[in-house]
Amino acid sequence: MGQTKILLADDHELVRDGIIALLENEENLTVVNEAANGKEALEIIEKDTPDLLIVDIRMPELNGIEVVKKVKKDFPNLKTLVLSMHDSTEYVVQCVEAGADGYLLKGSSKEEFLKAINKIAGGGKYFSGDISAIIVSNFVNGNSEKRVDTNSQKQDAALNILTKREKQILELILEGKNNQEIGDELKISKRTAEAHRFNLMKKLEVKNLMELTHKSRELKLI
Amino acid sequence: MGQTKILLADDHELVRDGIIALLENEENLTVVNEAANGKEALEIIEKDTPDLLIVDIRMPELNGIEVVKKVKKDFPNLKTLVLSMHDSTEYVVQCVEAGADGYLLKGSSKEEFLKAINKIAGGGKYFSGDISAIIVSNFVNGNSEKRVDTNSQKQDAALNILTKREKQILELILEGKNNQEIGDELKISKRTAEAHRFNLMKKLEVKNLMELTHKSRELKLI
DNA sequence: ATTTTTCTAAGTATTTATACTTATTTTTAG
DNA sequence: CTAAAAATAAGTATAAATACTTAGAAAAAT
Repeated sequence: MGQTKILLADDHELVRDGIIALLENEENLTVVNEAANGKEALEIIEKDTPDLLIVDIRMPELNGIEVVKKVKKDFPNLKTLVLSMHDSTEYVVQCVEAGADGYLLKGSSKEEFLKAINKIAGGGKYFSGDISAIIVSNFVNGNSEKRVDTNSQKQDAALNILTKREKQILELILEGKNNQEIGDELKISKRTAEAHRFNLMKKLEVKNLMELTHKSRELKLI
Repeated sequence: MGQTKILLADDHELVRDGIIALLENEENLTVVNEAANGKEALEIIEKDTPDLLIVDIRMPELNGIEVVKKVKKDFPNLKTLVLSMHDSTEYVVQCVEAGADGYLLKGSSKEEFLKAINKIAGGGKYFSGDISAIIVSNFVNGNSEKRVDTNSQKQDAALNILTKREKQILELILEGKNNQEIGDELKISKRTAEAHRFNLMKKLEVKNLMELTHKSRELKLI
């Protein structure tokens, strides 16, 4: 078989450069292009038609899971390997449902990384060690991508962009205000403030205040 | 001049592998060892005596800034380059005060990375683009590591106020951990973590997480 | 050797946040 | 003008944090 054309999508340039250097020695693999966010990745896919997409979950504009979903719908021949560089196991189930062919944690070694790429390029699937356990406990049988539990109606966060109101609420959250105080300040109910908080945290894929502060700085939302 | 012996400290194995691959082509540089956390880094430094430490800020056990501080105290000849792989500019001032010889953001390219390494290995300093602006606005003159603003007295006070355990718990709080997770990590009950949290917040006179982050940065506790 | 501090942790009550779902109204864009 | 997106807000259940108090061990300081 010929060369596997890889598209690398990650917002960390240094990480991308590192991975490219890592793959340079592999003669059957070529990184044909790079993307710094999800939107860019989709644009490149259309014109470069790579064989394999290596994609980080957390990216601005459009996150890795959404990219995988779109890829599997519009380019079913393109294989996808998801890298969870920042988190542990929380997104596994979502990735499998999105149709990812593989999932690697940040803790993976170069060897495992190469093994995963080659397996996926050859039409297989690869999920690193502890990931498999999560998958089998979340899916019935080996037959299809049907989930056991209920959360299938997840909000379509197609565009990971905060609305005006959400940004306003984010600012107040970062000032240390609670939902009641935010509600008072904006003359909305505490419950509305709660809803906005919930939605914006989901959009930014953070699960607590500290992650929210870091993410906000990262995205220069503040 | 001979080869520069590099120690690479980052908790992401894949990132380490990538960086190693990136430096493999450089004949004047060798990565002699790797560390997955701050403690490990310090242990390796003692026995391997590298010339340059490339260190990520966020690491378990001991964070990058603390490692730099200890290095500058105990091994003043060892150069240090801090990589801020996850965050933007928040820790810059702390790094400079800790004595770091360079600071690179996640957005840096391979070229900038190599430039930084070579400059620092040659006895220089390197701070990427926008970082310099932050530094000059925080330090007077080019002469020494003296800070412009006034909060120099506060640091000791607060450091004296918080006990060792409380500082430990503060760090975990600032990593976004909840009481249960802190309890698990330190092998104490969730209720004890709660108690420590309560006490330290009282001592620092803050009433929520955001005030706590601000106060912690102000007092340079982190 | 003994005070004092720190660390541990449970009790209790109250408040706040999380994790959703549903649903109406308002705004905006095609 | 109409469909889609955003803003509003309540329901429900669960989890976590807050605000204390008390109190026994372990460690540190005198």
